[in-house]
Amino acid sequence: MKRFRVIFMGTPEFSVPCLAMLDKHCDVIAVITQPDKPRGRGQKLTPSPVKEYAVAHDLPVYQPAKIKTDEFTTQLEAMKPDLMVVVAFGQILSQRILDIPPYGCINVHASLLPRYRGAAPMQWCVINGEKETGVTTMFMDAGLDTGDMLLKETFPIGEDTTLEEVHDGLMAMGAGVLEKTLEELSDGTLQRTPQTGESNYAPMLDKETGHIDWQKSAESIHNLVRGLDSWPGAYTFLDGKKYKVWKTRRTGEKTDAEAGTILVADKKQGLRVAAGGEVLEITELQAPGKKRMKAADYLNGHGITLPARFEG
RNA sequence: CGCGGGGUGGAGCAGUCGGUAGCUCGUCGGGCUCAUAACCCGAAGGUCAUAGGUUCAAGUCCUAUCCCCGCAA
Repeated sequence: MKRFRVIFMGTPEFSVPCLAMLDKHCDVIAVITQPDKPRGRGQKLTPSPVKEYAVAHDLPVYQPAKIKTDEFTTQLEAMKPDLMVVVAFGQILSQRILDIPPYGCINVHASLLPRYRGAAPMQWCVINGEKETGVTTMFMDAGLDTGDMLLKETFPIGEDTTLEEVHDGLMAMGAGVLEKTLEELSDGTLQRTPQTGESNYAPMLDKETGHIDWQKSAESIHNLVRGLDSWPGAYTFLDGKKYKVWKTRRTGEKTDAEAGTILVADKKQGLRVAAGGEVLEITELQAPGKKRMKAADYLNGHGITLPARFEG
């Protein structure tokens, strides 16, 4: 592969393997990532995973609050990159920036485009019960994930696959697809395919996304739970307190009980809830201030006196 | 110093007004049973996060520190 002069843009852990791959095969002349932000308890200023990697490997880091300013754009131009690679960066690039590198701007996106464009493709794929997803590389254009596609690789989603599993799988896959894309770019064999067919968007998750509505089908609740595992988690309320629901199991049994009703709270039979006419078993949950734990463990020390009902 | 909850045998919890620790599950041994994740009997296992302090006496009060979790980001 040609040893491109690359500017890399990315922020979360997902981006790191791609950066590592570039660091190995190309000259990474700049790493652009989001500014350090107050995170976690105590609001400590925390650098992004990409920044941590860059610092550890002596790559120059830039953290503009807004990348689209004239000033920063001029800086980027002055770097004279061959190529820019963007992986989950978190800011939109201007056309002027996109025009800088002669080889173009390549983006690694965690879905099978044109499906699930946008910020949270992996989450929404699981939440919507998709059977497969994948990684797509593309040449960026001014739209949001609308550029011509380059290479694509698929990843299966099982009945109980969690977001975390999809995330980790696609993260590893992403670096490989990117590498292959750059090799073809280098060889001049890279084919670009316009995005046609049905498209949709996967917007950023907001706080309410994880709020379980027990009126919905057991299937959709199960998908929501695993789609938000391990972050931020689906939740419900019992007795005014917020409980996170981490793992569920569909029993397939029918019930006439009101949505959210706790039908069984027993160490042996588990924690069973009425969800959209079906009995859904909660197998792992998290009480306020506690760690996530098996439902059996929770019931061991707490017990729930019936009748009880999870509030929507 | 953003707000709040918590650290007690392998797990989940209790411990009131300070008096050397208890429950459920699990584990191990034995019994019952055609059999069992069921039931019965018994056993092992804890410096009560750490360091100081108050006290005749601290899991229980005071101070500091570490770690975990929720909110918030």
